[in-house]
Amino acid sequence: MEKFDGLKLENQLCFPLYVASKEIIKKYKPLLEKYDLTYTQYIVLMVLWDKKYINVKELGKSLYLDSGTLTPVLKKLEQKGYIERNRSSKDERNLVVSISSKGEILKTKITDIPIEVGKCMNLNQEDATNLYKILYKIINNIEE
Amino acid sequence: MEKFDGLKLENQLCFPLYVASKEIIKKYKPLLEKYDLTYTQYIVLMVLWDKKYINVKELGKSLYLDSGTLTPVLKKLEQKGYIERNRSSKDERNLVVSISSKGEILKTKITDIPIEVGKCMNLNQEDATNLYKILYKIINNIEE
DNA sequence: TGAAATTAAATTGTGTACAATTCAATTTCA
DNA sequence: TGAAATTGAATTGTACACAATTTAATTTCA
Repeated sequence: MEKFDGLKLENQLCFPLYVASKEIIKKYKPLLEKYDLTYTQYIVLMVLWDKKYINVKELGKSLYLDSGTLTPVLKKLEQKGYIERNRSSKDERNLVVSISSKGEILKTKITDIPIEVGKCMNLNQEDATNLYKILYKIINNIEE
Repeated sequence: MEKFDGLKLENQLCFPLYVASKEIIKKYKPLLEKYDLTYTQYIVLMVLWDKKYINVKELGKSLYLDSGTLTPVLKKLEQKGYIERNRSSKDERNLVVSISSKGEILKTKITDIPIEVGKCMNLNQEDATNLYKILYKIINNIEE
């Protein structure tokens, strides 16, 4: 290993990670556009389809996003009628985000998207399982 | 597999990919700040440390970025004196980007960065190799 | 109890990322 | 040859992503 080999693009792990992430999200775009959604809006809805309601802080922990990113995204989703935003009466600092009935209906229409995206990744089961495990190892290691 | 399982965050591959990519790039930040660089600027320099010069089109192919992203990044790197931007005399449409002597010197100072980032990913050799292979499979599959 | 500290979300500022469009240079081919 | 098509960068507009700051609500504790 030469002194400068670590500075070569082809010896990086972060770079293909960054590219794969971007390119897959790009594949989501035309699929999500049909429902007038962006990828960020879509993952917010995923949390709400599961949890029904959650405050911004916890949502941020789930998605690894901060309020600077989430605030405008949540306002958009509210405008579109997919979610509601309400201050908690117990603690006015907390904004509780919840899925609307329109948001629930969207869930039933959108089930083809994960299938289509899976197709274009085109991984065998072993690679998919392996990738999943390694990615969560990285995510957990990085949090210390 | 239930009808809606594909819409759960924990069943996604794209989501941990997106998170891992972002979190690792976040780890680069304080390391790169010492050299007044962003991650995008850093990967541009990686290409130029290897190739010495390249036009914007080819650079975009290497990095999976378009001119809309690269133009301002390249102008910044030029301002900082790490690269030069010159129109090709053979074909004035082509902008040739090349590494400056200041950029070459930077390379010799920055060799600790890939080592530090590798540490915080904290993967064993097998996982690292596996991840690398699977990511490039995805990237190649997605291009069709 | 009430001032100080903490907390949650929103705001501000910078830097990507990319689709779509524009603009200028070059190539094609009728 | 010269108008039409193509090409490479730059520009424009939208949407994150995040650090740092601000604001308002709540908690702590002297």
